Amino acid sequence: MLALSKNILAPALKKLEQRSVLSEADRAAFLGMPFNIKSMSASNYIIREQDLTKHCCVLLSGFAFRSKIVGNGARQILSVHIPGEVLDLQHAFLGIADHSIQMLSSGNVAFVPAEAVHEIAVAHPAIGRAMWLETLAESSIFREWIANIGRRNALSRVAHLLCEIAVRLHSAGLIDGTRYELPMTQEQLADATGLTTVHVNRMLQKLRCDGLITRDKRAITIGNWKALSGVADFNPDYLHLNGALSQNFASSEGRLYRVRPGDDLSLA
Amino acid sequence: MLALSKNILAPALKKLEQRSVLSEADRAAFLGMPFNIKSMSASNYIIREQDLTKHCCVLLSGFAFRSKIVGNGARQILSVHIPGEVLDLQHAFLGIADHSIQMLSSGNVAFVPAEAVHEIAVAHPAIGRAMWLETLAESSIFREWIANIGRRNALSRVAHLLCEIAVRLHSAGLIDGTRYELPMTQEQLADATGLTTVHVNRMLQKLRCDGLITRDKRAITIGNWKALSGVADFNPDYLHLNGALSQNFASSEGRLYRVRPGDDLSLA
DNA sequence: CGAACTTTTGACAAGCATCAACACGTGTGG
DNA sequence: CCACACGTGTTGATGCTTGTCAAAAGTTCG
Repeated sequence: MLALSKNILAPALKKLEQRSVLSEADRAAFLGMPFNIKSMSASNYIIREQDLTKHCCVLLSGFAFRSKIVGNGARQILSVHIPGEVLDLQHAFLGIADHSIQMLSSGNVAFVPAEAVHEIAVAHPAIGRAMWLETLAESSIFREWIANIGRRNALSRVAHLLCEIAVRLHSAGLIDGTRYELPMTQEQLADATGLTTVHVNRMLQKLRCDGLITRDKRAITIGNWKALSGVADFNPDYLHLNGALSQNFASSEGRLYRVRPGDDLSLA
Repeated sequence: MLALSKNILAPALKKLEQRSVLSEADRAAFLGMPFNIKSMSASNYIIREQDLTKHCCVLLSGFAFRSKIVGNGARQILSVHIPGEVLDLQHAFLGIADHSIQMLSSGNVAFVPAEAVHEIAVAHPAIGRAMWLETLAESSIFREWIANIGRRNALSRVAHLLCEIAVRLHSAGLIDGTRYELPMTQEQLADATGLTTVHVNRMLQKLRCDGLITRDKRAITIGNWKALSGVADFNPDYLHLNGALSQNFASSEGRLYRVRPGDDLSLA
């Protein structure tokens, strides 16, 4: 399908503008990038590991996820993406895909030629900077996932994922209350948290029994944010959203430094 | 200490040029950035979580690591850095530190004011692009760590870390043979792999007994690269190094897609 | 209505954590 | 120069968290 409207990319632009200031010319240039739209269904591949990448993708609607398969055949989900996110600045620049991206649900994806992205980044430094910022914020999410999987127990890991998605959807203006659609099976939740399906099932049951969430079909309702974010050890700072949000969603306890014997506490 | 020489930043420049083409003017501008050098000792903090960041750091000598402390007091190491690496493009742009960076060994760090980095990125788009590329490559490493911690067993995780450091040191021209200094205690290896000190100790013993490595003091010698990278399920593609290296260091088996029932294999 | 997913359950096993103690090396101060 | 403290590495006993396997119940969709 060929691009018809100039406003198709608007949700992605809006996302960039949450973190950066752009001029009218920048906006026009961004919305004017060429693209193709593809309608995709659940589990379709947007990009496969080892593909040579020639475009950059914008998730116009629906959810998607990145994943890698390790040697023993196990899959690890690396991130979950919500509508409006730019998926592939990485691949467009690095040339070869080091992981796959698939749809979680059906939705539409805009494919922008990589050169168009390169050009706009040079011609409009503010856009280049904004895109760079997006990749930095995404990096921060990867780091939190490392900590989540490496150092939290199963219950916290699952709760943390649910908190993250809730806050990101909220920040994108895609939900209002405490209920949201999360089109992930328990197997996918397991692959995202480094657990097994069976164990995720038990953890979800525990969260339900304790009244922290309810889940019917693929919709999550958070029954008690404070308790859930507490169990999750969730602190939204790592999402680098602006201002007010962070206050509302922080779990009560702040992060502290763990001082170990031998740590030199000086700054230089 | 104040900057005296124009060539202090050369190692970082060399690193950027491994992935990007820069003009003579770009190079001069990069080397001409203002900076302060600080001599730091092991476990000194370069940056602490929640600091407001006003500079970007270049690790001139010595090793460093990023880490986060989670709610129960456990520490997760997020990455390990070798001499010559630019540590902090992230923090310089996001403004507030979402994790800490500490020295692993003693060494020198150059602190470049964040504005100088911003300005050079705009004035010299090629440098901006090169730095962006670095952050993308680093992102890819974070993703591999998520997969490593989430989906590999303890033995593979430890072996994988040892392989990664070896290849990165090799690529930076810092080692030649199969032996290298890795100034990490077993506790730090544990925090990097999401394990406990005791278990890391046992895994290292296993690697030693099987003749894959030897370790004396803080030096690692790889006795059998093929076997080690096999155990580690190590494939250096994710490091996005150029060309030849990848061939030499790949473990024998390629990565495949794991097809699950319901996966739609079409590309669109 | 049947086939293919997905969720749930139970019994059991295993990998890794926990705890505690000891060994070893190194630097330091009495 | 030795004694000592301290960080680090090593070991063994034990137990818990999470994984594995298998089967049944529920759900979705053609």
